[in-house]
Amino acid sequence: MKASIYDVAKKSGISVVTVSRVINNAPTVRQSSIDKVMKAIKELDYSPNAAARSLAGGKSKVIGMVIPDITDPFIMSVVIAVGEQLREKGYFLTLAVAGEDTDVEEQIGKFLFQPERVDGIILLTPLFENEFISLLQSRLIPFVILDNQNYPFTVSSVVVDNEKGGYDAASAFYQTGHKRIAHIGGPENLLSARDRANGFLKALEEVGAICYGIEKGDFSIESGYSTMKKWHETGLLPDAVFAGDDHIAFGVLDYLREQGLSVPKDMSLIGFDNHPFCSKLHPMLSTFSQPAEMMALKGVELLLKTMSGELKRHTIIKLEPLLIQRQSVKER
Amino acid sequence: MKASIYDVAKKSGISVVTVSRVINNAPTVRQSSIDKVMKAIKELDYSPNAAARSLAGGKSKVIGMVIPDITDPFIMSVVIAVGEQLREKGYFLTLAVAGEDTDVEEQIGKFLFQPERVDGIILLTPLFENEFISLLQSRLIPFVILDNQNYPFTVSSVVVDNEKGGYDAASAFYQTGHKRIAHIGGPENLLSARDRANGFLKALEEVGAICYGIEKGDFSIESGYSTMKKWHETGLLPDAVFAGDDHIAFGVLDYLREQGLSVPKDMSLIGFDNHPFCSKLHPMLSTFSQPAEMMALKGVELLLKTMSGELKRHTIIKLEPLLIQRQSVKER
DNA sequence: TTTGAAAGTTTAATCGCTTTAATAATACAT
DNA sequence: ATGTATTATTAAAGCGATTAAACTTTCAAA
Repeated sequence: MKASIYDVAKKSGISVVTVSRVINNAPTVRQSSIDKVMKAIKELDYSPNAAARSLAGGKSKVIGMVIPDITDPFIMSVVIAVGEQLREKGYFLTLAVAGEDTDVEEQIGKFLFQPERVDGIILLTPLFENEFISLLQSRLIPFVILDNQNYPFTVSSVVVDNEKGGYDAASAFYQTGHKRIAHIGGPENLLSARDRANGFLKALEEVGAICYGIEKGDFSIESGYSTMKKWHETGLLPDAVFAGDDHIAFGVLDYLREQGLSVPKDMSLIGFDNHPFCSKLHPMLSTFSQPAEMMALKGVELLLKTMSGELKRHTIIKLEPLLIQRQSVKER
Repeated sequence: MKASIYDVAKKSGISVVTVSRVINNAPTVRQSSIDKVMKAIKELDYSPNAAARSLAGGKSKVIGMVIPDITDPFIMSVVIAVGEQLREKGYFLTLAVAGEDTDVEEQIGKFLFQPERVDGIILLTPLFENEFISLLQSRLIPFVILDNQNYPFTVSSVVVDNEKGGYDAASAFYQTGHKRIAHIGGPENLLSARDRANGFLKALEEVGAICYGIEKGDFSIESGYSTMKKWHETGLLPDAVFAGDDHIAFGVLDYLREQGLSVPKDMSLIGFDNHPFCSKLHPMLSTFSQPAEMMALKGVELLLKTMSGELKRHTIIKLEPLLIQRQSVKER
């Protein structure tokens, strides 16, 4: 049978309450008592019952995070970083994967929602329904959104300044003498994709350059490949392409190589996400790294403040992506 | 304030215990009572307190799964599939990520271990210490290992027959007339990598063919690239390469393309894992798909049986990888 | 009708811990 | 010494469910 706090109390000759105090690092406990209790705990191999703690204490010390069912290095980085942040603050992280079959609502509703299961929730999903946000809010569970936001803004979120990214990409091309600058973007329903495209267009407009071509795909290799193929076959080869994300860039590169064309000799290319492959391919791809650690840090901060009530209104934190120059852009 | 089971009982005019019965779909409840209770539950927007349930019932209905901190499509597939299996069986899945900083022991020890937190554990990590397994066993928490196993076998696991994979790869090359068959494998400390290499060698030996070259890297693009480069520069170009995993294959492909060499014209290539990119690149890469769904199915089955005590001894289930023929192998 | 088994319901006890309020021990001035 | 803070400890009361055992109702067979 597993040892309970009573066993520890008995063995150490100290009351249950005091044992509880030492477990929770409460201030007013004599050192000698702490020692006795710790000794008993060690001897009994005791560890507190999480369920009982939650029930009695009203808090579970675990934070739930909903992530999409995709294999994404950026998402993974954020998850890891959030886990670390949380641990530092004395919380545990539990993940729930939301996908097509298992939509966000299902995951959260059935699992995380359960009272006393989690003290707070971090949403890291590219898509969610607005009504779902309302539902969450009505449940009074503190939560924040990462890498996304709701409209109208009502919940604290940390986002990447995608518009800035698109802007910087176009600028980088323009400043290096490119004349036929094009963009292959992501799906229209993703805020990040729209923002990147907008920033891209804005930069071009500001310098009076015209966009050589713009197409929206779906953040996939196929998108990059087929769009590039289409452009190539119709004789419209850009001298610079800003890919909405690295997958698109991979597709572009794939097509170009297949055609015996070279990056950056024949065309410059910039992606977005800093997928691990970018630094391993030849040429190494220039791309935007997203501030995963910072996003995690700020996100956890926001959530904890929301939980403590310190944060009265929602706040949005915008982080800048960083253009990582590697070998796929060449001066013209 | 959140509604408790007492509120439901009061509102419906039915005792707490009976309310509990209807929540748990217990058999002996009159339909009229069920209706009343359900009505009250709806009106109060009640949902049972997970902590209280765990404490009182002795089980949490959640299964913990430890996954590595890597971005791996196969891992993700297994996670998704396990989640579905579990849901079907009435369990929830909670994930813990174990990496370098946050090693397995830490994750499980501090979080999942906590009594009443999880009813069982699924280990899906490429590496773990043997002593850690003992620790787990001493805790009496039911657990199974996926895609790995411990030595000597003491815990139920589901693994992929990597040796069979390596064997099939070599056979496929041999049967299609290749004469210079080589292998770029994974790290020595990974069982899967060793098995693949062994199977590969075994097949060659059986037909009396000699291995044209074998090198061990580390399941990375760099490994594939640099090994291929080394071979090429020393004038030893194989006509077929079995890559220990798809990343290696990507590296091989990357090098070859950079050199203006073509797959499969100049060299055939087979990877392992069926990374999503395989079917999107040109050429589409032949590779081995690992039975993620089946692994999840069997794994959950094993765990549940272990939990119920139905399984007295540990059992190992071996699943076969499937060679997916695409465009990277050509008859010689 | 009576009766007994089956079906439905409830009372009471408990799970392991935290919290609040009350009590005890120790320390610090006066 | 004595009173007052300050620090340490504990008894008692839940937290919100489940389980076991006891009780009541229902219903078919005698």
